[in-house]
Amino acid sequence: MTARKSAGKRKADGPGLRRFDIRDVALRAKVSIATVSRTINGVATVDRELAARVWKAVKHLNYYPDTQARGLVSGRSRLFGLLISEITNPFFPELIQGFEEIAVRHGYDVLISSTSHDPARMEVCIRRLLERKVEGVAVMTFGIEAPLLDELAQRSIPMVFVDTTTDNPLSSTLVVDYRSGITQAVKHLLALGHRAIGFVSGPLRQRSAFLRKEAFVEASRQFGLETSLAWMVEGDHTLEGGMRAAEHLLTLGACPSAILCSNDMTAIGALRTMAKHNVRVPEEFSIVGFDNIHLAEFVHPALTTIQMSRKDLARAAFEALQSTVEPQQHAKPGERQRETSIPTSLVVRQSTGPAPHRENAKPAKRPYTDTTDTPARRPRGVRNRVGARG
Amino acid sequence: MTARKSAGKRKADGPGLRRFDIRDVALRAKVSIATVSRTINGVATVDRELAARVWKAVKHLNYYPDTQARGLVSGRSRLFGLLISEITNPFFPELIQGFEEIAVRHGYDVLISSTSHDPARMEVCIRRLLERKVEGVAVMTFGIEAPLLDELAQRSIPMVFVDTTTDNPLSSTLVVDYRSGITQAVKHLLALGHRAIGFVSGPLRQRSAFLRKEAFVEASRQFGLETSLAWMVEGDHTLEGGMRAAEHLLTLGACPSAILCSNDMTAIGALRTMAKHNVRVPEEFSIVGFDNIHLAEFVHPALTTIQMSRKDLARAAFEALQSTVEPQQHAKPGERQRETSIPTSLVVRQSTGPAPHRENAKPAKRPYTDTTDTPARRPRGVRNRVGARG
DNA sequence: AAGCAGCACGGAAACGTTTTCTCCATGCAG
DNA sequence: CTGCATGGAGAAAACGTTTCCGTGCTGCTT
Repeated sequence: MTARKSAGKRKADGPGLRRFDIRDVALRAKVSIATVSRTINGVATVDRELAARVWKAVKHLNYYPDTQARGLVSGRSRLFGLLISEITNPFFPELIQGFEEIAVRHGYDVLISSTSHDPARMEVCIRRLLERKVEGVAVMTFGIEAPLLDELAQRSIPMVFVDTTTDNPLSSTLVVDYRSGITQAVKHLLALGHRAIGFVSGPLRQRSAFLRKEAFVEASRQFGLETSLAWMVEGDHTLEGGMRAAEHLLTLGACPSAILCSNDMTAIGALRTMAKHNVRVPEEFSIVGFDNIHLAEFVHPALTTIQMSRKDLARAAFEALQSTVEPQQHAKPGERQRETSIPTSLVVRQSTGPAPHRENAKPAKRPYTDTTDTPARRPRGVRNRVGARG
Repeated sequence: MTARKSAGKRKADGPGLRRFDIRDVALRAKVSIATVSRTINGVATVDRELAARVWKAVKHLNYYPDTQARGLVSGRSRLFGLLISEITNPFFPELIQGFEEIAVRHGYDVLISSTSHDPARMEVCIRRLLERKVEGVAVMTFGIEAPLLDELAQRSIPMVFVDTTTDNPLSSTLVVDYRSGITQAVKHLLALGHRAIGFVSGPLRQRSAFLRKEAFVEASRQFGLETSLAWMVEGDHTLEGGMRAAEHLLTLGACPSAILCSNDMTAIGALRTMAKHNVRVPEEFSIVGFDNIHLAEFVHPALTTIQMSRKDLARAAFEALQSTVEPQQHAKPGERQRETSIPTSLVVRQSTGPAPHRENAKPAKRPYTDTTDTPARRPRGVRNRVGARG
């Protein structure tokens, strides 16, 4: 048995407990450090009795391995990077939580990096991920993914994207099925009698925004809807953008009786504008959002929106990375799934209702008057009643 | 000069670029690896010309050091843990962002761990932090901090808490100055003519909730306010709790004309209840929140609330940890600040207005009637007008 | 009965750094 | 001119693990 090389040379213990290392365990269990390592890593060939001794020593010393040393020799950091735009964007927290939870359950830790849409910051983020030797990166950021990602690709680091395909054999794609949710929404509005439906898109250079718009156009065509180009407004996925877009729509001669928005913040902005001009939602105007962020439930009226499960997205992202990093765990290594489909579906709340009686009735952009006969607040739970006006 | 020990034994390069290590740099710069290390770490004694050669080689090879190897020998992980309750709690994202940003700027990475109020999960979280050898932990979780933290304390890991002091010399405390913000709020309501002010607290076993209540009681006493015990309701910092609390207050014979809530979600719940019973806010009833979460701005009417800057909190937390970990950077090592005060201040929006004319006028809990003369929605920008009723 | 295969364990190398220690050169003073 | 101090650079140890390899034992086969 090898005695501790330099027991006396240890760093001063300081006030706290000394942290035990693998040699302490080996010493106590009267085995070699190799056996301790094998036991801890669940190698099957270890003798049962020895393993028992090791575990006992581990428990007694409250030993846990040093991740840094582990990673250094094994080459595995058990770390995934999660690249997002901004934590404060209400879209992300759930995504982060889902990703972190499943990662931790599988023994990984997560390094979150928010790019803040800033290329310089993005470079820093990627550098950090590289230095920490992440084993994979989930790129959940919206912005255009600069050639910075090449750095990762060249280092053979697996990646997973949303809506963006690459020819990199190590990267996977999550394909969001925008069409099903958006088709449901259009159908829903159609059933409520709407014939003129507008769309407020996101910034169209963002691929996911573009795809949402495409899905809407397709659904409209499918149902033979009149889609005036004038009713397709490009927004920017912000509340203010939604306000502006709605404002613009109200100035039109022929205005749709309902709009679908590319994300919830846009829809909430539209809601705001309608309230400002005393256009009652949903009696006079229906609004549908996209994403089903938390906030959607809390605005007034509660937002009908299209749900894209962040939990699903997170799980799919993790699994894509894991299946790349640990191919042996999965059935046929060669046939790793490179694409995963993420479903979307409509969540009906209070911001959609029957179309006003007169077809294409144009909601008046009335001046505000502070009398008591301004529109009533819509009672909770009462839905789809025809507005008194029209 | 030492030749590469085993250039041939390198791992197969695979499809990607080989990652260069410190030896490659040394070889190229024709210096020893020690000099490379010193250069990179900014040791002043390195000859200028050699340093220049090293930097050139570093740039050319796109070299960056391996954090794991670095940490293994130096004992420093350059990693801070951030322990929070739940990412999805709207209070946290800004805090996380602030903490991460300042940490990255100082060369640290952040390991975020959400406990989800679950002791078992908390144990896992702490274990993770220990295994990764974090150099410090910011404990921003609300829940009772179990003796699990002893594990960290015993390992001499610096910590920083909010509102909770310990005798651990390595831990610091952020003392939130609830009193100033809450006093401002009470003053504000007083100026608006309110004489009967209620308080919906959080769960009182949480220290920060308790302190908020205490601050309110003290402010009330200071201004000679009548504080009926009946107007002090214990909530649970959730929207539903806020709804229940408000519901309860409305059943009272003598009901306050304004309430201060221990957090914004509670206030939003109260807002909800008021809307449900057609009690107009702020004409008939004023509501003040606490925290100034993002959402506060988006509800209707926009919430008057007490701001506690998450950015400040994050910065203070980081600086507390940093000054413990790197004492040499700061003037007098022995005099490290163990407590930092975090200011709070009132943000006036639309949910507070003048008290109803009749003193102690009790808002009627009217049945809902769907007529057009139900209360008008409050126009944006028009504030503090006396309600028509009373 | 002897030889061989298999296997479980221990010894030791290796991972990529930082850091200590040693050595040499240079400069200044005696 | 010599000796010593100073300082900068290289050699090597150390960090705590995993993993490779060798060895000795066990059990089976011929």
